[in-house]
Amino acid sequence: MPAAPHDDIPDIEAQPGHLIRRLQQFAVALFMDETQGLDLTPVQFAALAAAHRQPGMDQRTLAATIGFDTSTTGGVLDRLESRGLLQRSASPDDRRVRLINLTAAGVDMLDTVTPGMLVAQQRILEPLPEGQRRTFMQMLQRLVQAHQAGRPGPG
Amino acid sequence: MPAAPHDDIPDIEAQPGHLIRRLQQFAVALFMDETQGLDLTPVQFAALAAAHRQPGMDQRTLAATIGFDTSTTGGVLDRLESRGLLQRSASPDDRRVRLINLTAAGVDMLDTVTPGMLVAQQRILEPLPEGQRRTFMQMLQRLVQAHQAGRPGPG
DNA sequence: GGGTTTTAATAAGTATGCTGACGATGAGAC
DNA sequence: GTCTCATCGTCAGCATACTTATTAAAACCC
Repeated sequence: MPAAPHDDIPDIEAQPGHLIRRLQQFAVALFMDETQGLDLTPVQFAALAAAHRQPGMDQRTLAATIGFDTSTTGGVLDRLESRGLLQRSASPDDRRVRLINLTAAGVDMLDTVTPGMLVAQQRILEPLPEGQRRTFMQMLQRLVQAHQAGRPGPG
Repeated sequence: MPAAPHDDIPDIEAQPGHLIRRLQQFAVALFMDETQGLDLTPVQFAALAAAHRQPGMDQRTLAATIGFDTSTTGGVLDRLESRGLLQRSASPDDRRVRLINLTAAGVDMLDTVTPGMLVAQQRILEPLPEGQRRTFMQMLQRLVQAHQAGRPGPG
């Protein structure tokens, strides 16, 4: 196979997938920067916030809420539970199901982290002129909603 | 049910970080869908494409090009090298440095994967009205460039 | 009411992504 | 020439993320 390198290989930097990946990396870094010392990842925050908003969810529902598969979610909940931020209790109705509830420490953590989280969210969009930020958010929401509708779950 | 949470905790779904993460997940899924059977991840494609565009790069430069730390990049290159898609050779000038070059099989792989990759990129933006896609891309590029300028590396 | 099918959660395996530590090497100071 | 410091790559460790397989339990089917 000679495979002459025809230069029809497009520039990575111009591809939406690559830019989205890079932006996600910066978003995580900004979150970690603004919540330094609290030892909570964006994913862990999402899990806590979801559990707070809707107490008593089973793991599958929680996974769907934050957009992960059940396997990843199980690991995230393991770590949060081992730190005493939430509890898993067996459902009285279905012994397969484990219900998620925040502990008082979990609620405290959420309250403590939230201000930094919000600052990080601002910083993510900060490079855009103020008038464009809302537009960008609307586009993001539209894209996520459409892709989510097209596919039942992330798995 | 009751489930009345104190609503000082903002909705995750409205935060840019969460939406970016979700969109990235869909972008990966679309890439894998369109390149099914070729066993190449988006990151591996990025590494191949970068190595193709600029032959003889050292690992650190390549890592910076695709936006990863050297540790992650080393693992990616391990897998690509073990599949015979690229070569690592010692630099004659500096024995610490290992230079990256694609093999013929690597170039072939790049050519084979590229059409599906491009379709995936289209599908990522497809939910947006056609007139908005260019705007979204410009915003993405602006955000990534600004964040990159603000921080030396991804780490 | 026994057999099949679904479903919830976990386990195993692979691949990102990061930090921090480390060994080998190169470069500059003197 | 040697000492110090910086740099390249790797390793170890942690935390996402995915798929597939497995186990237990519920739901269904007749």
